[in-house]
Amino acid sequence: MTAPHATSCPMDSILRLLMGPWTSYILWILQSEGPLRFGALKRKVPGISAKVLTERLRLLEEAGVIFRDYKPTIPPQVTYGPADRGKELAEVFKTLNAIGRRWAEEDKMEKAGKAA
Amino acid sequence: MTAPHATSCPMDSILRLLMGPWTSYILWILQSEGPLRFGALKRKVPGISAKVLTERLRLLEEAGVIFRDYKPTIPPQVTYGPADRGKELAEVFKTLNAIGRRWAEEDKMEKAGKAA
DNA sequence: TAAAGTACGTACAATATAGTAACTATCGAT
DNA sequence: ATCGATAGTTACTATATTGTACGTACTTTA
Repeated sequence: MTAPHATSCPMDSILRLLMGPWTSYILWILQSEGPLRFGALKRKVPGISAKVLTERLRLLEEAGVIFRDYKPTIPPQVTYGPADRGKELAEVFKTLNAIGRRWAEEDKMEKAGKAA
Repeated sequence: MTAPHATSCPMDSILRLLMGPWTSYILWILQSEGPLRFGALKRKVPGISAKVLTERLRLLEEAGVIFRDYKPTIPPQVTYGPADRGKELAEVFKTLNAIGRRWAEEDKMEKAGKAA
């Protein structure tokens, strides 16, 4: 009874997956830079902690958005990259990026106009 | 230095706007059911509190995703509905919904297969 | 006089999330 | 023998967000 905000809408589960801090950025990097090892990925996301990065990667993997390739060498090598579902999302990301960029432009224009 | 997760990617601001509990559902309702008054909208989102609904509506309005029409009658009538930017997002929502639905289907199939 | 409805705002508590730091195992190098 | 690297995990703390309950201003209804 704590968090009943059931939405019964499939989009919501995707948004909920992507929403936390870092998440979309992580996915964006994996999509644009291809498969990366944990340490390399962490270095690409400055400021993130290992804990949160692990957590996010687990969620994304569970959702089938990224793959995880674990090689039990010593030291272990774990590589992450976009899976099929991640590539599907990439399309939506592109659209959202375009929209976001345009909105930012519009906001800037409007502000400039107001300043007159 | 508390939350530095700067992403420098325009999509992120949109995701951050939509991500809280209820938010996408509210927008979805306004898109599919057209303009609604505060009370009517609240009844469509069972479980949400007036406080959070107000907060979400303010954010969406500030982003230009919905409009707010205030009529200072007694009692006041405040109507919310999708604005131009909201209609833009509707396209993305449709795509995300389709993807989400398909993923749910696939997951169900896979689970059924595993049960054998 | 009191209750109820509208559209909120505010204060406070509860909860969820994120951050920090230290710890794990193993090996090679120093 | 200790350090450092890899890829985390665990415990604990700090912060942010949510939820709950009540207050507001005004009018109508009982």
